[in-house]
Amino acid sequence: MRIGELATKAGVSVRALRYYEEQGLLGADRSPSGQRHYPDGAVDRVMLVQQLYAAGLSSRRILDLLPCVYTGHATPETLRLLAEERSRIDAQVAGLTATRDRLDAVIAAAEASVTDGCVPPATA
Amino acid sequence: MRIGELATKAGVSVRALRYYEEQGLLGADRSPSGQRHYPDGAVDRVMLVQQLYAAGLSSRRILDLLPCVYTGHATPETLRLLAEERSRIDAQVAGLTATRDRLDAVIAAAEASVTDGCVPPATA
DNA sequence: CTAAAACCTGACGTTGACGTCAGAGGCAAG
DNA sequence: CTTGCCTCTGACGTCAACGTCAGGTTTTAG
Repeated sequence: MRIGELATKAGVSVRALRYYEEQGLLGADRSPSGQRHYPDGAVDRVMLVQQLYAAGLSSRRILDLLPCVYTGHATPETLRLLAEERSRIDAQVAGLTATRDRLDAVIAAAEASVTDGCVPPATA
Repeated sequence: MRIGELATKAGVSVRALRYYEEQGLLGADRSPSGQRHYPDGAVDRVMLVQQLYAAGLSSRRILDLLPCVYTGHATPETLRLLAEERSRIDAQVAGLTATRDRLDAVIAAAEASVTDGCVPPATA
């Protein structure tokens, strides 16, 4: 498949795919005229990359970790990086959960004040 | 207290505090010579701002939501923004949790392969 | 055959939350 | 008084993951 189709299927932009290649995250075969051609598995790979970006990993870190995600093998150093990212994500989840709970409390208080008539109705 | 002390107590940089003021997130009294002076409550306020930044809110959004976090009151529009951020954070937590689980699986596989002797010991 | 759509490389633009530097005051201690 | 630390404003620098534009080639639909 060519780059446009991959972009659509993976839900990213064409520019993003070229950027991933530039970062070494996504290889591509080239047709004689130079157009990129991807196997079907590229869709999953791109979505995995997206997932890792969303989790706050940098291109460089993803580059380090992608191989072992596929092979299941890792050097001790890579294993350390894996554990580091895992615990970072864990901490982030804890922080986000606390923030969410705080927003919940604010929402509850605000809704109560609306119910109490503290805010004039929009129809006024 | 002056800006340096607040920065230390809140765990942020002096530059960040000036930036918050620039964004309207943090007021300050001024001494006759122009130096900023903060009340004790500013520490909590700064930490709250930090927490919201960490949850992915922009300066603008924090500016919109900070008043109602303190007053417990909100217009219907602000309430909508609150709910929007809450659900966004919820989705982010879900995504992060999935990613963490994936990393756990990778770590388990990698540790198993190390245990199996697939990776030469560092002492080699 | 031709026009549209998709693709190519290269390179500058964007955004947000600050970092950092320059140059000029202000403030308690000795 | 002056030494040294803190603070001020103003302004440019940073970094990462792309967005966007320019100018040209390739593929596809009719």
